[in-house]
Formats: sequence, structure tokens, C-alpha cells
Amino acid sequence: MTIKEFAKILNISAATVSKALNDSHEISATTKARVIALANELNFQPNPHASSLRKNKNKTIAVVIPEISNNFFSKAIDGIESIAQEKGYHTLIYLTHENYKKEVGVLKHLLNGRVDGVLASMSLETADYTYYNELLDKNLPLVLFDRISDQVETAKVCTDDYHAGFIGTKHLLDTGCKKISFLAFSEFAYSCLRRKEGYIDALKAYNIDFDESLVVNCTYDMVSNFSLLNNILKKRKKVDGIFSSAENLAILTYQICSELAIQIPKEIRLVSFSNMQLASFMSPSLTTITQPAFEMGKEAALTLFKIIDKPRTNYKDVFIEMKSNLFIRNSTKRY
Amino acid sequence: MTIKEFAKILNISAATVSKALNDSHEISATTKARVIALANELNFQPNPHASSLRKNKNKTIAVVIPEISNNFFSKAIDGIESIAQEKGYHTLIYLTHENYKKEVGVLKHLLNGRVDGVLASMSLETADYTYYNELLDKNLPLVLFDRISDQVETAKVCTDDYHAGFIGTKHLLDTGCKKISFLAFSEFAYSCLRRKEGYIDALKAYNIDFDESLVVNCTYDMVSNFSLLNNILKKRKKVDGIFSSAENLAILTYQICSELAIQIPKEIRLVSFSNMQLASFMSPSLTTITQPAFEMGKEAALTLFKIIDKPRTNYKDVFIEMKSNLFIRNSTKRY
DNA sequence: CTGTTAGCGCTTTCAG
DNA sequence: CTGAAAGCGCTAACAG
Repeated sequence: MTIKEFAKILNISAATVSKALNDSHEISATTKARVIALANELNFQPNPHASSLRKNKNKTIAVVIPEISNNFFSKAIDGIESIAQEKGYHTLIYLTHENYKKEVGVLKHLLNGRVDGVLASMSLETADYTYYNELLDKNLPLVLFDRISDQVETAKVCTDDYHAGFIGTKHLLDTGCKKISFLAFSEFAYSCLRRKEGYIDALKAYNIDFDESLVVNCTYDMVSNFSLLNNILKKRKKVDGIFSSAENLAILTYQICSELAIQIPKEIRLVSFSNMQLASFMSPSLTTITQPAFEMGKEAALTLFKIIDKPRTNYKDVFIEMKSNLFIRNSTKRY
Repeated sequence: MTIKEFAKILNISAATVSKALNDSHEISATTKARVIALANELNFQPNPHASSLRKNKNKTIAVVIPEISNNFFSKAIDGIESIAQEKGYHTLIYLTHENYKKEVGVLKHLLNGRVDGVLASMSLETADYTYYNELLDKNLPLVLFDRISDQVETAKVCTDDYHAGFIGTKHLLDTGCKKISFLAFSEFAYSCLRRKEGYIDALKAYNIDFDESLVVNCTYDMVSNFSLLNNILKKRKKVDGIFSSAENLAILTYQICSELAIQIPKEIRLVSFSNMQLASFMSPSLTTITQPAFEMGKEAALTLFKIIDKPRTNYKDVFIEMKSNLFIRNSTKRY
């Protein structure tokens, strides 16, 4: 049913109906009530494409993320979607699978006006930020979260990774570790670099010299990560603690330790970023750093909607850092 | 830039450009090439809203699911999105949080033509299927996956839950369990009922009588689940095996067993549905049944696109069941 | 093979 | 406060 047909039933004009549905101030309360009552009864909704075309607005945002089979990102989406639903917005999802080409394809596409705003988390491959800046040039509201870059001047929301790196390492030191290896999921990702800085400063605070050879620079390729880690663990170098900057690297560590018959946490203590509840409950041997993923999603979405609602303001200096939690098994709270 | 302005640059008509971009057969190869070359150069894309309005098609599908912070659904989305991206479609996500009202709100909204098709997994609360049938009445392609119902006559894709229930229980029996409790995540969900049937038939195959009192009917409320499970485990009843139909119930089991000082798997063996890789690697004590979530997402999306492409066909008898895998720690393959 | 034209359904002036 | 009319940008039918 079109708005015209709908209007005919009430013997008023299409324009009036449109205004009533959009809660325009130039429509009387009585008319509004009549329109809304009938709209509810018939479940009438104006054609969204016609409306989008006319208003050049869409009530839709895009979420561009590297992957979703990862509790951090899926929880972030949960937060984003909940805010979007509250605001009457729709949420498009695009996965880049850490692939720069795919990311560029998505970003290019989003320039066409399909969405009112973009929430993005960069892929590990991304080193050229032209396309993000192009969104900004075209005044498309953009908020970066988690995988951010200072090469893009827009609002950013992320974990306080320095803090997380610090407290995780401190925990290992407090439990007696002397030689702690740092597993980096990327050599370049901002969040990983910050975690490493926290790690280094925690060592410093305990008067331990930072040893570059204890840093394992992993990549997205789990096969080569396997060799890298295997090497370090085989030689041992008296490593008695591991700080893993990503969940999948912790899994790998478990695997390799099991193959090498190294006992966690007896011989090597492990702290890892992980957003899986299961992990902390089932694995007393693993201490996890849990990011506020859901809250970050919410925060990022709220920030995006602020920009959408007030497009002329400058949001490039908005930088929100959120604290992570350290979960040690014994102190873990129940459901 | 509009298609008109774009056409002017090439000194051809807007209609020609439109046809060229849509790869119409009535446009010469040379013209097509010229148009596409310039479109790439300028990254020109026709306004999608105008196009959607005119064609009454949108290149967008909706995914309606109960939750996302759950490896099953997030992997399913991964599969769905990968097929959608391949087909040049966009993917809208709606989370119902197991809330029937939210689900209805979303479904009602989707009647307005915003999307070309819907993939849905029902919430646990859903008992009235009117709104799903309304989508079908309006000829909106619909595929149900995982949380399905035979009250809705459309294509369905799900796990072979009977089989999974059978092999999981069989594993417990094979390892010597005599008294196996079944943790149902819902008393009504089709998939859970099928899992239970598999469980019962496996018991039968081992000449063990099915004991209704060993079934724990859990709900979405984890607090009441805690009491239910706690009761059963406290009394023990010589339960020596637990089949958990959902991951979160396995977590709960771990918690409670740890509080009651019951050792898993020494005193009680545990098999649970779980799609987390972490689970199998870190918890040798847990045997998992892994659903083909990614593949199911793909399959569901492919089915949906078939319906979208051939809307007049009847798809109500399409019913695809996919096999789960049993992962026992020692036989788990590495990355 | 290319161009002209009408109209998809809505919203937004502007006139009453 | 309500209505008439123009037009958002595209595509499909039709004419050439």
C-alpha cells in the first residue's frame, strides 16, 4: 500500500499523512492520532526507498570489521546493534577477513550513499588510509573502533591497551615470572603496539630489562605462527611467562605446550586477551584480559549517532579509551 | 554525481549509462566498456535508493537471530555474509535477544520492502508464528535456519540434531557412563527436542531405560538454571555423565562442579554442544559437538538466493540437515 | 543500438 | 493546520 491509498481511506492528503507519520509540528494532534491509529491497525509503513531517495537519508549504518568469529567483534556488534535498534536505525555488516582489498571494496561502495554512517575496525593488512579519508572528504560520518589508526582524523573508540598490557604483565610478575615472552598478533596494529608498551613499562617497573628476543611477532597466518612459537618454546630460554595479545595465540600456545609436554601454568604461566567466558571457567590455568567489547560497541555507535545528528561539528579529537578487566580464575564471579 | 551528469561527460544518454552499468544486452560492447572505464575512474555508483525505488529490489537481505555472542550464530553470519558479498548483496543484522516482542517488531518492519529476503532463527520465546507466515503471504522469500518450526511452511536449514544427540550420548556410553543426564536449553525448541530424541535412542541402543528425571529443562534464565542444575548435581543420583545441549549450560556445569568439588571428567563425564575452538583445546575434560555453523550459514544464504532468483517456485519442502562433529580432545586436529 | 519520456512513492515547499 | 504539485535519481517501455 502506498501513502496515497492510505490517505484516501482517511480522506486526507498524502502530504498530511506523511507529515503525521514524521511527527511534524504542523499537523494537529487529532489528525496525527487518527493516522497513527490506522497505520498501526494496517501495519502501514511508507516505502523506505522512496523516503530514502527523497530525504537522502536512510536510517542505516554500516559496520565494517575484520572478522566475526571472535568474541570481541561479535560482542561489539551486539552493542552496536542494540544502540542502532534503539535509535530506529538498521545495521549492515561487512566482513573484510583481514583483507585490504575487500576492505577497500566495501569502503568504495559505501561512498554511494547507502548508509548514513560507518563504524569500522581496520584489517591487519591495511597500511593505506586513503579510502577512509575519502569517506571523511565526502562528509560521511565515520567512527573507528579497536583497530584504529592516527592517519585517519575522525572519532575513535578503543580499549585502553596500554593499561591492559601493563596489568597483564604485572600479574605475571607478581606471580613470580622472571622471563616473560610477548606474543604480538601484529607488528603494526596500534592496539598491539600499545599492549607491548604496557608490557615493557611493567617490566621496567620491576627493574627487568626489556629483551626484544622475547617478542614473537605473529601474523594472521597461523601456520607460520606455529613455527615461530614452537621455536621459542622448544628452546625455552627459561621463559616462565607468556603474555598473549590475542586469543588465538593463546590457543596455539596450549597446543604447542601440550605437544612439548610443557605444563601450563606449572612451568609457564599464561595471560591472554580473551573475550570468551568459557575460557576463564574451563581453564583455570589461563588468566584472561577481557575487553569491554559490548560497551565499546555501544560507545562507538553512540559516538557515530552524535556525528550523524550534528554533522557540522568536528569530531576528529574524540578519543575514547575503555578499561579491560583481568580475570584470574579463582576470583571469577559466577553468572 | 547523478547518472545524468555522468552521461553528459560521455555525451550519451542517462538511459544508456544505466543499461550499460546493468550489463543490458541492448548496449554495444564498446559503449559498455567506455561507461565502465569512466565509472571505475570516477568511482561512480548510481544512487541506490533511486534504483531500489524504481526496481522495487534492494540487493539487501535481513538476518534475524536471537543472539550473536555465541559462536554458532556468529559463524553462521560469517557464512551468510560471505555468500551475500559474492552475490553483491548487503546484509542487515537484527538481534532479538530471545525476545518475542523484539522479533515481532523486526518482522513487521521487514514487511515494508526494505529487504529482498529474510534469513531467520527463532527466539526461544516464539510460540506464535503468525508474523513469519505473514512474510510468506506477502511473498517475501524466507529461509529458517537452526531455530526452526514446522508451523512455518518455508525452506529450512539446520543441524542434524538427532544424529548429534545420538553420537554424543553414544560417546558417553562408550566411555562407560551408565547414568546420563540431559541438559535441555529449551523444553520446546525443535532442535533441542531432536537432540533429546537422539539421546533417548542412544540409551535404547545400549538397553538403558530412559529416565525422565534425568532431564533438566533449562531456560534462558541462567539464575534459575543454576538452581536446577545445582539440585541435580548435589543429589548426584549417581549421575556419571552429562549431555549438554548448549554451551552455556556446559559452562554452568563446570562452575557448579567446581563449587561442589566434583571432578570433570573423573567423576562426571561431559559432552556439550560448543562451537568454540578454545573449548576443545584448553579443556581436555570437555568433549564437544561442533555444529557446521559457517557452512549452515552459507547453505541457508544459498537457499535464500535461490528463492529470490526464482520467486514463483515452492520451497516449502526444502529441508536441509547438516551433520555435526564430535571432537574428543585427544583426536583433535591442530590448526 | 541509443535516446526520450514517464513514473516508482515519498517529502517538501508553498499556497491557501 | 491541510493540500497541490514538483521532483529526488533511476530504469523500463517505447520509439527511432
